[in-house]
Amino acid sequence: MNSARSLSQARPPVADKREAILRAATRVFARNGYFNSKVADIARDAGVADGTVYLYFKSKEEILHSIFDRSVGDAILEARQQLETISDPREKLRRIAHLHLERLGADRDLAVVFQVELRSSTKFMEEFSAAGFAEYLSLIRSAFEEGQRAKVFRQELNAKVVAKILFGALDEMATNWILSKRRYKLQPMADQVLDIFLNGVSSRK
Amino acid sequence: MNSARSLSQARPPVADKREAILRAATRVFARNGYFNSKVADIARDAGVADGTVYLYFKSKEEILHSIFDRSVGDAILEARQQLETISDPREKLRRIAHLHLERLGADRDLAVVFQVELRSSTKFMEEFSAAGFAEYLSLIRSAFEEGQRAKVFRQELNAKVVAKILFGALDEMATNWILSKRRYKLQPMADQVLDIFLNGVSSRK
DNA sequence: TTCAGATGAGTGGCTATTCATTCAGTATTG
DNA sequence: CAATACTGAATGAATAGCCACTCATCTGAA
Repeated sequence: MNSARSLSQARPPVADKREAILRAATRVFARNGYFNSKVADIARDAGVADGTVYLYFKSKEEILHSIFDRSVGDAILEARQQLETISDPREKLRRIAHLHLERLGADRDLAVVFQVELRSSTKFMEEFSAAGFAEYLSLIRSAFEEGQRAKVFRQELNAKVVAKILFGALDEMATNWILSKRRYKLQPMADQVLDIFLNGVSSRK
Repeated sequence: MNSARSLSQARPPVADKREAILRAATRVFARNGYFNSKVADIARDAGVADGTVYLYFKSKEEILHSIFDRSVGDAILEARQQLETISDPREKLRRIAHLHLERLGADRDLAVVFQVELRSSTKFMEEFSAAGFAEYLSLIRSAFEEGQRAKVFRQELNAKVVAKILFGALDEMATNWILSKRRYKLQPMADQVLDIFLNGVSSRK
């Protein structure tokens, strides 16, 4: 009746289970918080059995790690690619800020996991910090330093601190957006931040 | 042999237990994270029995709430008092920033609880948000608006957003300070943030 | 003697993880 | 072609460990 091929096409039953589990976990973590989420909840949401989760992940914690790793990896990759095509340091910073808020603004659940759940223990923060976060901050710092060399930005500022300030401001926009009852677009906030930030760090003309 | 008075002075054995428990909890939460901390750990650190904790707090969660409530209350009170004595809006913002980082910088454990543990669930964040946080942000906003009225700050900026930016930048300084292996003073970072911030929001002369 | 405050062993509930079993699809055989 | 065996994925009931919270009992100050 059915060739093997048509059968598998007709029913890609759970498609990629690993993917389904990650998506479900993001949803569940966002809704209940990591510690209050049960593996059984994730399994149910993903449409698989409890045990199946452990065929793809070693532990509940590894699921959280995977969500983080994949997203940060993607984000940094995209940012690097886009920055290559830009030479103006101001535009580089603008692009970073836009991508940052665009990405978080596009997936509220993911944003919650990033802004809230990932910070729920110093241990996790330290790993987070060590891994992608430092790389991300240095992306900002490099762009700023370029601007300093080009005399566009004030020479006397400490680039590391400057990078943290921009990141912190964007981060706060994201956190507020998540917690706000009112629905508004996150990405446009980038321009308001940049207005003040660039004005603050630019050399006097 | 001993009058009651001298006795109780000589041995305030556990002094105020409620206080001891709160201090112990701050330490324990900072070290292990809220969810990984056992009530038994807190009791041991405070030098009381497990059950005693429940004579002073309804639950483990109430302990976290209490730490938060007391600290935010104190901080806002102190800030309000100091701001009364200042009229220059720029100085007001400077004072807020200094107090903010000074307070967190003075107690690393408390800072960890604030920067990390308190954010570990949207539920908690929402309460946090509703309660003291909004009040704190509006403290910043008011000072900024005063400056706008005095034509010191750019008229076209949205004061709410501006407040979040300053808060976000300070917040990021605090978080980085906690996670950093290197030991440095937190409070002086306030001036670096203010330099860029005030420069960014001030009216062109 | 009294009793408010303190104790800490025990309980109940919960949930991450395991693993014996089932199942679906594929290869092997006659 | 049908019957049978094989294989790896998937299942979910059972387990094992953990820990917040309770309460019967104790203690020491007045």
